[in-house]
Amino acid sequence: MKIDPTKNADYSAQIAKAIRDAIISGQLNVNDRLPSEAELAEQFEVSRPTVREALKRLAAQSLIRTQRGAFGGAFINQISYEEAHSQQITTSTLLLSMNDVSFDVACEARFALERSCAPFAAQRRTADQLATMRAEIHRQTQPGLSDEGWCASDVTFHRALVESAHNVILSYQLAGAVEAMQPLMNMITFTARNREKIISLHTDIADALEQRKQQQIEHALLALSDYTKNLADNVFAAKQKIKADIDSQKARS
Amino acid sequence: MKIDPTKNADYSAQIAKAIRDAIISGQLNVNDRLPSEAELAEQFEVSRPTVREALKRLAAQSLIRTQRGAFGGAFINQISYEEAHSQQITTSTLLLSMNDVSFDVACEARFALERSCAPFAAQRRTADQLATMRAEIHRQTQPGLSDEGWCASDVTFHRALVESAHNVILSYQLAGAVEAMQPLMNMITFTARNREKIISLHTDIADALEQRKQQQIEHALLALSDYTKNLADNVFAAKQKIKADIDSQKARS
DNA sequence: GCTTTTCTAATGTCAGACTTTTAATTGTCT
DNA sequence: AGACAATTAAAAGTCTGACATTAGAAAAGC
Repeated sequence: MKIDPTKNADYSAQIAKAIRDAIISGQLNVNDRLPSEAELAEQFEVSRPTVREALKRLAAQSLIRTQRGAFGGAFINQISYEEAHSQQITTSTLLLSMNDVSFDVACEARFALERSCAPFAAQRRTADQLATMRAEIHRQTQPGLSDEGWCASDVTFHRALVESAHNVILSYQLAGAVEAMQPLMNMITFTARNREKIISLHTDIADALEQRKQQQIEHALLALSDYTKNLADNVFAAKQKIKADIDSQKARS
Repeated sequence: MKIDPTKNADYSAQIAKAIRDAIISGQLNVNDRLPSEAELAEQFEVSRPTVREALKRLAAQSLIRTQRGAFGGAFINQISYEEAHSQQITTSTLLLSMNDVSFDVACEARFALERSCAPFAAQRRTADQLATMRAEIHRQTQPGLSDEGWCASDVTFHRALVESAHNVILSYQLAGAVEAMQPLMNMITFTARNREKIISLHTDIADALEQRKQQQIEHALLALSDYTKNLADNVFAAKQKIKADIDSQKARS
């Protein structure tokens, strides 16, 4: 494990890269222990704080975990679905919020990805997952449900659909895509009328899943995508109008 | 921006979390400058090395970038598709390699996700993207092509297909899924016979795309998925057999 | 044999100094 | 006045050396 002296990056970045490469290439295996910070400092010919900065970089990516005390140290971490998932969400959410992606594009991508689980969901769905979806639909019909409650229920509903494909990789990817979209979705306020329509589409999905009709699942998801896009367009248009009204009012006074 | 004293994590982790939350919640905007390390140390009542460890954690996630010199400091980084993409690949690749995901499951997920771009690709593909795909197919027919060259060409081909959907979010997600699978795909050695079959399926895809036939694109991708799975099963079975032969030979001697 | 104490090797944290980089400012010359 | 060069200051990057805290291992005591 050697650092690349040609690059002019920080030592800590170079060291982190060297260790990261060693992990990815399989030279270091899960639960292997790295040398102590003092030993690493000696090996790389830098001071301990510099090594520590490198290790913190790796810890931020869940590549290592550290344990204090005698016989402690830094260990190669077996990254879990949960960790990978939460990292993916952080990254995707920021990507969306920082690059003013249009709602239409994001919405299209989200439902397109979700549709990819339809064939497997139709084949493999269990009664359990169907029950979860029905329960969420029922929750969504409650009149007192808050906006946050509505959104949370929506996520749970779609997660159950994704899970019913029984493919962990697909679940990981799709759950990330669905949840990363959530902050954008939260910008839409759902009126009672909107909710009614969405509930009806959710029911279509659940019915199709129950009867194991792949095409109908895809069709309902497409309809949901279109409806959501439309809803967003109206919300944004209304916001624009309010803004324009305020501006013209200012101009008059 | 305050740290949460209830948690018993490291100061550097707490401080990183506090700043990360401030970024995600929008309290800090792109290109905003954080206070200098010395000022942060004062604010959080810790030493400068501790602050630096926190900042390195954020830098590892591309949340901040740092600049040396007067008027330098740590700035909120506008995360680019490229950065987000490379992070996603690192995470997904490790997730796959560390959790012994079966090839079948990964392969199924990969092609299912790719199929989700089919309707948009059929509508929006440009002559340029089609030409790229044809060119890669041609490269794949060259007899002298190395295994690495073959895999690289395969990635380029599928990337062009994904790009032809003209949806940046979909591109980002799908390119990640395709590339994360690559290390697993590289475990399969492709014989001339295998390549011939795959080239024929690639041609099917290109033809379908040219004629803007969504269904046929999806069908060809499904066939490619099945064929790849089959191929992998045979490769693994052969490896098992070789292993068994060696074992029995050992037992005899 | 079991529990308690002590030991020790690690990470976590700190203080202070020095080095290097970089952009703004000031000064000088044409 | 404008272009170029020297100065300056602020900030990250690095190092040294120390101390605090933790937790497993080994030794001591019952």
